[in-house]
Amino acid sequence: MTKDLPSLNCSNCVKREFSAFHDLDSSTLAEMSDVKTCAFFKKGQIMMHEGSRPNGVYCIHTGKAKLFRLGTEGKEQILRFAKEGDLIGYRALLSGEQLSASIQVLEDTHACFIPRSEMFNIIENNSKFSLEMMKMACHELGEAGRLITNLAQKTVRERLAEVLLLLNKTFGVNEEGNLDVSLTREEIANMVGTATESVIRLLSEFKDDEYIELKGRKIKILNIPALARVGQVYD
Amino acid sequence: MTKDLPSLNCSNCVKREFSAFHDLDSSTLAEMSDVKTCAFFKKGQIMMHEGSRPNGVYCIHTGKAKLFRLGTEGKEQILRFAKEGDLIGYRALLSGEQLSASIQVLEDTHACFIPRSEMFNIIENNSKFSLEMMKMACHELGEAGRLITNLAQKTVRERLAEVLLLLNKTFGVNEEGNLDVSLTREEIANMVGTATESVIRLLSEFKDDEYIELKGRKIKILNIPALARVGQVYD
DNA sequence: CGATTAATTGATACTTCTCAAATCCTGTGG
DNA sequence: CCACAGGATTTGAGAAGTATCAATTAATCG
Repeated sequence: MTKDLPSLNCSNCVKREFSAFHDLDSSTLAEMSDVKTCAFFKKGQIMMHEGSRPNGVYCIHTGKAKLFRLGTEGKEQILRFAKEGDLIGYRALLSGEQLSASIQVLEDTHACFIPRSEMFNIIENNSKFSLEMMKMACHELGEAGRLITNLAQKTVRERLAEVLLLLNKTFGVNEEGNLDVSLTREEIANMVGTATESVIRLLSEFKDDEYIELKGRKIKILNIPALARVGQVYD
Repeated sequence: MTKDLPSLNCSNCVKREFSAFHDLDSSTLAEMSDVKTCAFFKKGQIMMHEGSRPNGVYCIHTGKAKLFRLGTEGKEQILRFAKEGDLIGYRALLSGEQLSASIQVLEDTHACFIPRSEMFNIIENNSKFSLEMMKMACHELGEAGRLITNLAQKTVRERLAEVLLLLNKTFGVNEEGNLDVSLTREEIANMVGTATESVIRLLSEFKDDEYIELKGRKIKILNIPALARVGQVYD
């Protein structure tokens, strides 16, 4: 029983505005619509596997995903998240390398697959889009540098505070005021780069300090400035 | 007293082969040669400052540099190195952001400055070069992901072993068999993401184990497989 | 409504950092 | 070329931060 899908035509896709494709002209969009295919991933499914070579990219229409690498002991390290409008697999496709991370959806997700030939076709014939992709990769590279510095220099407590703010910025809050994403304590630990127990203890400290409110996996941020101070986040 | 510089013409630059410009056609190269300028940086000088906006990129002709960010306590975190043929500042230029890192030369360095207008001119008119730049950024992004995972999951000892192998791969060895780069213990610590004293103690352990040989800042790698085993490096 | 997984808490061990003091280099100016 | 000053390196001791292991309780999913 798959959900009713509105016919996903790139030309009038409302999510396109947030994607790398926001500036494509109508003929290119029509062409892309022709060759793209739609896919559905049930919560927990893997979209792409670390080590494989992608034959194209996914553009997320609805849903969320985490990008992670497996470290030495098989422990996963979450590198970043992807949500509506984000492209999946473009790094490996453009660099011609294997996927450096796996992508797993955090909730039921609809995504469009654009084959590699089409991607390269657009890139080669559209310098504006090409620049857009470059911009995206370079921006991510800057973010990665920031993450590297944080992991190397900040304490677990500081990193956790920062991660909470990152989740707030990335996913925002739902109607109840909770972070609009459901993560296990282990997944949070895999973002912070620490043990699950450490995350639990520190979250509970933040709760005692009334920086956050906890109800199971529901997290409500109560005091952003305080978390920014704890996390030494200045931006 | 500046050294005699061979007239650095991009068309017959022997370092071009290793650079992103390796595939440019001769007319583009001639044009680039026209607008580029040559610069010299004395050991320790800063090529570009974190937070500023670059008006172009440097292409390193001879010399070495480190890219680093300043973390919370003003401690520097080394993100990567640049050597002959490498481009400096392209990330910020292409993403249209501020520089996310400073670049400081590790030894006397000659570099050519290519202004932003020329860079974008080439990118817009040369999809092959454009792809080349994309490839470079995407490759770096993959490396960054690996570094993130290592910082989050490996011990200091493991990371140090890996850093030594990285230096070996990046800079190779000189005629004496020592790593062809001179770094202070503090700089090594700023790569590993640890305290200087920890690096000193662990280097001395590696020496006792005869994995390396130490003479001041001269480091000779004696046992690569052992270091790979310690650092859990499989590639 | 079970069965399984996730979350929590406590106790303990270990890695790593910090501070302090001594020694050794390195680059510089005479 | 040598001596010197300032920085870099080394070593030790102690403190702090985190990880690990074990045992319970809670939550979630079919």
